[in-house]
Amino acid sequence: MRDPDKPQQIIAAAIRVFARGGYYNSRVSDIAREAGIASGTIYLYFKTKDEILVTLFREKMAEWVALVRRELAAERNPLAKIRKIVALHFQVLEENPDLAEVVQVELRQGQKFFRGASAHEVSAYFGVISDVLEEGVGAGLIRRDLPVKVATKMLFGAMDQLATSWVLGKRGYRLTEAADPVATIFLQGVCAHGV
Amino acid sequence: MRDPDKPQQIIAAAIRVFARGGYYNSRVSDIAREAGIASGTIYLYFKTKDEILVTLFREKMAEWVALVRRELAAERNPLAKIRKIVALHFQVLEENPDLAEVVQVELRQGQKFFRGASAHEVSAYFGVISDVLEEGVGAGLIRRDLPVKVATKMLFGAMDQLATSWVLGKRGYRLTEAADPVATIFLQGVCAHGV
DNA sequence: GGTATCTGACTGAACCGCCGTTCATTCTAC
DNA sequence: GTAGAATGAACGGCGGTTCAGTCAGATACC
Repeated sequence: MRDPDKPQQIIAAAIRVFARGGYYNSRVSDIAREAGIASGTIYLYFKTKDEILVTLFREKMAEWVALVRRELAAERNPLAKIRKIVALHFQVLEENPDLAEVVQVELRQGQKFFRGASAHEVSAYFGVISDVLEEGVGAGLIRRDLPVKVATKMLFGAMDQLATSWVLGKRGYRLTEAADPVATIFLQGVCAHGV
Repeated sequence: MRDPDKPQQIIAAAIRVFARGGYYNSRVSDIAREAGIASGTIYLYFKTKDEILVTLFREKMAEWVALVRRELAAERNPLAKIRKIVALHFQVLEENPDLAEVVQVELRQGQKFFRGASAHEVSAYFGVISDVLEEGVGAGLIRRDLPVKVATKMLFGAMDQLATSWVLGKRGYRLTEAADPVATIFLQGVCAHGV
C-alpha cells in the first residue's frame, strides 16, 4: 500500500460517479475508470463497495463539522452564529455540486447509512447547533422555554430541505440566496423578543 | 386479471417487506411470500420491481394530500390550519410505522423517486402548505414580506426531519408530542405579530 | 555503474452467486 | 370444456469480488 492519498482519489472519483448515476446504478468498475486505475486496485484500499460510501460520508461529514466549529469560534453572538451556520451550510453545498448531489440524494439510502454508519457524525453536527441554541438561551436572547432538541432538528431539516430542493431543481438558482430568509424565519421563531 | 384489490395487497405486503429490510435488500420473492402469492403473480400486476415502489409512493402520497385537503376544509383560521397540518403529518406517520419507515428512510433512493416519479405528488403537498401561508398573508396574520416558497420548504423540512429522527430513533417516544412545539416555533417565525 | 533479484502495488479477465423476470404447466370457476 | 389466473422452477446476465500474473522500482551484490 504505497500511495497514501490513493483512498482520497478513489473517494473523489466515487463522488463524481455517484453524483452522475446514483450509488446502486454505479459499478465499481466505473469508479475505477473515473479514478484512472483498475477495479481490483480499489480492493486494496476498501473491503467492499459499501465501505467506499460509508467512508466517503464519514470523512466529508467530519470535515464539515470541523469547518463549522472553526468558523463559529470567530463569532461571539449566538444569533450571528446561527446565521453563520446557515450561510456556511448552503455555501459549502453550492461550491461542491457533486458532493451536494451525493449527500442530498444518494446518501439517504436507508438501512445502510442513516442507520449506524452515519449516526455519530450527524449527531456531532446536531450537537454544534444545540450548543449554539443553549448559548442563546443562556444569554437571554432565545426563549427560555425553547425545546432545544426539537428546534435543532427543525433548523437542520429546514436547511436540508432547501438544499434538496435546490439539487433536485437542477440547481437553477443560487442556494445561498435562501440563507438570510431561512435564518431570519428561524431566529424569529426561537427568539425571546423580536429579531 | 381478476382480483381488483390484489395490487393493493401486493403494495401492502411490499410496505411491510421494505420497512423490514429496505428496497434493494428485498427480493421480489419476499414480497410474494409476504402477500401469500407466487412471485410470478406479481408480474401480472406490475411490470417491474421498480414499478411497485413508484406506485406505492404515488398512491400513498395522493391519499395523504387528499386527507389533508379534506381535514383543512373544516378549518377557517390559517394559523390553525398550519397547526392541523403538522398534527396530521405526525399522526399519520405515528399510526403507520411501516409506512413511516418506508417513506422516511427507503423512499429517498435518489434518481428513481425524488427525481421524476414523485415530483408531482410532492409538489401537490407543497402546494397545500403554500396556499395556507398565502391565505395567512392575505388575512394579515403572516408577515406580508414572507418568502412563501422558502417558508413552505422550511416547514416541510422541519416536519420531515422530526419524522426521520423519530423513525431512526426506533420510535422510542411519541412523535405527536413534537407537533405543538414545531407549529409554535414555525408560526412565531412567520407571523406578523406574536403568536 | 551495472546486473540480478526481489518486492508488492497494480491489473483486469474470469468467476460465481444472486435475483429479476419469464413461461410451460397446473389449477379454478363457470 | 375452456379461459384465464396463478404457479414456481429455471434462465440469463449482471456485477462485486478474486487472484494469478505483470511490471516498476527498490535492494543487494559484484
